[in-house]
This record gives sequence, C-alpha cells and structure tokens, in this order.
Amino acid sequence: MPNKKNARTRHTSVSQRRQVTIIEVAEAAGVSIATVSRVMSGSPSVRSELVERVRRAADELGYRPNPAAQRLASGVGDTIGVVVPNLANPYFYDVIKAMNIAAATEGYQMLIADANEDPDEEFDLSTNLLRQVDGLVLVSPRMPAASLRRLAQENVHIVLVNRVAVGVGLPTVAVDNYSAMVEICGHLARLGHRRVVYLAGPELSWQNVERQRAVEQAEAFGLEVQTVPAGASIDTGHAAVDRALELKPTALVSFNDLVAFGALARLQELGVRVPDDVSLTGFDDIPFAAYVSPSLTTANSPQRVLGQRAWQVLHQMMSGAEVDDTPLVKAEVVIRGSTAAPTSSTPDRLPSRPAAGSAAPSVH
Amino acid sequence: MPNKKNARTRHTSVSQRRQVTIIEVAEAAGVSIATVSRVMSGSPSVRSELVERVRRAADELGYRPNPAAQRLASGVGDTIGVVVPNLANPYFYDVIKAMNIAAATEGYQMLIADANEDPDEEFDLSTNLLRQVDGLVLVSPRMPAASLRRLAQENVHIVLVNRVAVGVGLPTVAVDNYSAMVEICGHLARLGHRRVVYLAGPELSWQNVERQRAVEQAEAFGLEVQTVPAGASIDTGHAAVDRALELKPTALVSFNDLVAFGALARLQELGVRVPDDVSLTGFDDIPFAAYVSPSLTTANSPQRVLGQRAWQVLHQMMSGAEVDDTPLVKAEVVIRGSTAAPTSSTPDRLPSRPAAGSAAPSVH
DNA sequence: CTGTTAGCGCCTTCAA
DNA sequence: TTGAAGGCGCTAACAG
Repeated sequence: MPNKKNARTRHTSVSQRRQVTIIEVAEAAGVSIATVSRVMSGSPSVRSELVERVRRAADELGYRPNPAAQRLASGVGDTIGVVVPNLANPYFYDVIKAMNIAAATEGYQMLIADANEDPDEEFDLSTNLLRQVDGLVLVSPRMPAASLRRLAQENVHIVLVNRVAVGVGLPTVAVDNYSAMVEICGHLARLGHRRVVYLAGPELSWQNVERQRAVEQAEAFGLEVQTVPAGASIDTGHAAVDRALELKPTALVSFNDLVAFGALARLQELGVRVPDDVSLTGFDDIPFAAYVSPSLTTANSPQRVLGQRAWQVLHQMMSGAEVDDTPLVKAEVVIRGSTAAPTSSTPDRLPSRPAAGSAAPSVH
Repeated sequence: MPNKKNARTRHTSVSQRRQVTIIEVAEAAGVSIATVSRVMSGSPSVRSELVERVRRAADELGYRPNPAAQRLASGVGDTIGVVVPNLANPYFYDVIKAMNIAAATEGYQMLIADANEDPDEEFDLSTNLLRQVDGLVLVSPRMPAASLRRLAQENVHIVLVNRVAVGVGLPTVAVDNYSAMVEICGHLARLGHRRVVYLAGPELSWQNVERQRAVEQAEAFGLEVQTVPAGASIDTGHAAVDRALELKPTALVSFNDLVAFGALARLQELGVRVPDDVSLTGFDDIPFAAYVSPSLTTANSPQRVLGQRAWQVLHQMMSGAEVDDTPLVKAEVVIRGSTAAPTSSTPDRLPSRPAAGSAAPSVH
C-alpha cells in the first residue's frame, strides 16, 4: 500500500464526506443491515414494501457498497486481470477492447498490466494480480511453460490467448498462425519469389515460433528461407532491414505488421522500392495496414473474436461451467499492394544515399 | 458481484489450496500477527531476528497479503482508475502506457474503463470506479461540466487529461491544441490555400472545441473556413469526405489523425490526389502518421508527457502534497507530405469512378 | 520492540 | 420473510 490517506489540496475545497455505510442505510430505512444487503443483491425474498423503503433510503444517502468489503466478506469480486506484453501494440488493444466490452456487459471490470516484453515481469505481475482478481487473461505470454504451470496451480481461473502451452493444462484461445503464414509463403512462391528473409519476432513468443515454423516449412515450396532477428515493434523492423538486405532477398516476410512498417520505412529511406524491388508482408492486419503505402499484404488475425472468446472461456470457468476447448481461430490472408512478382533486375547493389528527402518517414 | 465461487473444470485438476492468511504465518514464525503485519509493511521497529523468521515463514508458506483486506482495514489501496473514451484510439495508448509505467514504478496498478464515446457511460464508469480506487484519471472526458463537478465532490482524487473545465476545480493536464492548430492553419495559408474545410471531431470534446476555435480564428489569415462534422475515428473521416468536397476546398483540416486517415482513404477511392488536388492535415501524430502515404502533416501531441504528468499530479494529490497547476503542453507541428501549395487547376468536377483499383484501401 | 484487541464494511448462516 | 451475530484478513491504536 504505497498510499497515505487524507490528502488536501487547493483543488479539493468541498468537505470530503465519509463513505456511506450499510448501517446508515439500514437505520434510515428502519430495517436490519441484512435486509439492506439482501435488497442490494436483489434477493427475491424481501417484502416489496421493504425493498422500496431500502431503495429509497439508499439512493437518498447516495449509498454504494464498498467493493473491498464485499470481496472480503464474500470471497468473490467483479474484476478480471489482463497481462499483455506491450500496451503500445495496437494488436493487443483490439483484443483487450473486445474482452473489455464483453466483460463489462456482465458487470466485470478490467485490471491491466503491461509486462514491457519482459517474461519475468510477466510472471510477477501475474502472481500479483492473482490475489485480487477473479480471473486472469494472459495475452501472448512469453514466460516459460514452467512459470505458466506454477500459475495454473493457483486458486484463480486463467486463460491463455495466443500461446499454446502443452502440458500446462490452461485453456487456450489462439489464432492459427501456422496455416496463415504458410499461405502467405505460398502466395509469394506463386508470384515467383525464391529468396525470402523472415524478420523474426520475439524468440519466446509462441506466435513467432509458429510463424517461423511455417516460413521454414515453405522451403518445401522451393523457397530459400533465411532468418534475421527483429522483434515485435516498428523500430526493431527498421533496424533489421540492413542485415536482411545483405542476404539479397526478393521478399521480406515480417513477424507482424509493426515490424513490416519499420521495415517499409527503412526500405524507403534506402530507396528500395516496395514491391518493385522487394516484396513485403506483415501479420495481424492492424487497422493501419490498409493505410500505409503500399498497403500491406498481411494476415487478418481476428482480434475481436479472440477477445470475445477469451472472455467467454474465462466466464465459463468462473461460473463453474465445463469449458469447451476452443479450436484455433482461422486467420485470413489479405493480399494488398506490398507484394508483387519479383522483377528480373533485383538490385545487386543498393543506392548509397542513406535517406531520401522529405518524403522519408522518420522513425522515433 | 456477478460471481459465484467454487468453480471446477477439467482444467483445474490440482486441489485448490485456500489462501494463506497472516495468522498461519504468525504461528509458523512464533510471533503475533501484528508483527507479521509490521514485517510485511517494512516497519523498521522490528528486531531483525524476527524479521528474518517472519520472512522465512512467509515465503515458505507462499503468503501474500489479501489486498481486499488490506484496503478495508487501512482505507487505502494501490490502484488507480483510468477512463478513456475509446480504447481503440491509438492516441490514448501512449498516454495510458506512460501513465501505467509511471504508476507501476511506485507500486500502483491500473483499472481501465472504456466509455465507448458515450458521455453517460463515462460518468457511470467514473462513479463506479470511484469506490475502489485511490485516484482517477479521466482522459479526454466528454461528459458535461456538471457531471465533472459532481465527481469533483467525491472523496477521491481526480485529474483531467485534455479537458479544461473552468469552475470545476479539478487539476488538469492538457495539450495546447489551440496554438498548434493555428500554426497548422498558418502553414496552409502560407502555402496559398484559401478555402479550407474542417473535419470536426466529437462535439463534446474539449479538444475539438479548441481546435475548431483555432481553425475559425484562422479566417483572420484570409482563410475561408467551413466545417463538416466527422468524429474521432477512421470511418467518420471516411464518411465526411464527400460532403466536404462539395464545398470545393483546397485543403482538409482534420480533427485528428484517424479522421485524416479515413479521409485519405476516401480521397484515394475518389481518385482525388493528395496533396496535388487537395492538402490534408491531421492532429496528434500517432505513430502511424509517418507511415501512410503521403505521410501526414500533423501536430505532435506529446502523449507520453501527458501520461507522465497526469500520474505525477495524481500522485501528488494522493500523497497530500500541494498540486502544481501545470501549464499547457506544447504541441509541435510536423510538416510532411500531405500538404502542398494548391494547384491552379483545382478539380471542379470529380472523377466519377467510385473507387480506384486494388490500390484503394478498404475501410472496415 | 512486541502482543492484544478493536474495528474496516459487508455477507451469510442460523434462528426466530 | 427478517434480524442477530460471527467472521472475511488485515491494520492500527494502545498497552505492556
């Protein structure tokens, strides 16, 4: 508890009024606190006259139950926790937003934690949240399976999003990354591409593992695949391009859209044209993928569905229902302007200018 | 409390263990619960030998204090609430993320609520959150001043972000929208633009009021300004373009970047070239503004600073410190590719094709 | 420095 | 259908 009570600033002029408790309501209504409690929780076994009286007293006094007390007494609350690797990634927002809406519909609130792409922090935040929420959603967790297993042992309901962990016994909601990525590679192969570089995501990311597996699998289609480590954000994509180009690929396959954006910016700085000189693909189809230029060929990972389903599963667990193991969610490949057939004259030497003029976007 | 306890699914195989309480730790360590409490809260007045014994007992048993009980007993907690109009707007990401990081550094957690651009829900969510958090941040609230005033009366610390409300007595952290928008208009005027349409944001948004005020003020520069209502999201921008074009402007000034993105997409569908046929500006400089094509002229609203400052102010209030009224944060205008001098041949009739080929991004 | 003891506000048997 | 009373787990005086 980092806090002290009883603060006062020149902004808080009005005399702070204490919390209205159930006792005051009971007195005002001339009933016992038990009755008030019953009325507040909508118990049917209260004479309607009393219900009326209590209701009136309650909102005249502006009574609102104290959640901490409710939770302490009843053992349950109305909030769920969510841990994400990085709050700055739009991909997660859609998942979170969908989840939040679904949860709010049933009266639940959301405690959010940002792990900053750090697996250890992820675990710490999770254990911490565990104590105060009724359910926990881990979105794309990077923490090791052993950590997940420890969490699974705890007395809280947990669901995993976009992380399939075998032998952990946690229900999972995930996208079929593999198939979609195979399709993307197939698309490139059909266009006539041969040399492809995969701009890899975070090593510990299940999604990265799946996508990379697919890309490598694509060698069966005659693609020659090499991998360059990048990450999950715009700047890692930007930074990885130079190494990737040394391998003289005709196409760059990015871990996700953000990496692709970064790569695109760098390519433009270098004067390498997309898709004329090199094709580029993303993954996730975040809302901006359609608005960059050239618009990005990517795979539409249905975030909203994921979010809704995650809540649905969690809710099932919390209400003691049997949990359906949900199948992988399909991701649709979206062909846009950033991919095309390779030209015969793949540039063997690159332009030496470090950056084009004012048109070149700067990366922060 | 929407919840029931005691759920069981085929996933939760291990026998759920009860919460370890302070009593068990006390017994295991052979001390009183008061001592355990002291040790856990780092009180200096405990013999180091006992500290040691308690610590060992605590983590052997895996003891973690129950936050609900702590909060009930002490009256304070360690979580702050945040209400945003729309979680899907990237503008808010950075504000939230910065705030979250700052708060986490001091041991605070974040309860998030999405008001879905609905002022009433905003108020409800706020009053609800009020009961269970130690501080509340309202980001760009659209609710009426009267509602804010009621909230201000409550026994919680509140800070406003990007909403200046006079006579409400709530500390505020905000961007200087007005000056930046005046600058944007000046930029257009210097380029030689005369007829400008403002794609307005949400009516109840203070930021919109400020930006619109600035645009209208720009008539002093010789700009002829007309306003078309749009909103705060991509699709509202997309939808507003047709009406805007009827006014035959040489430049479109958008409420924010998202609206500009939507407008850009629609303009491209119509075959109207940016900036050749019409210039376009945004506001906020979200990370993607540099990556669309043409890259967007906009104003860099320093979200991170806002987030940090919001936390700083809130923290000051919560710790009873005097609150500095912070001055408006300056927004820098960023000139990019979407603005240029108007050509003499402003298209009087538009191309009739409803949409260009595969290059036209689709809006969802 | 340490232990005892009231509560914090509410829920929930258990009787009536 | 209602009320009385015992906790929920912890903090914070207050004694010693």
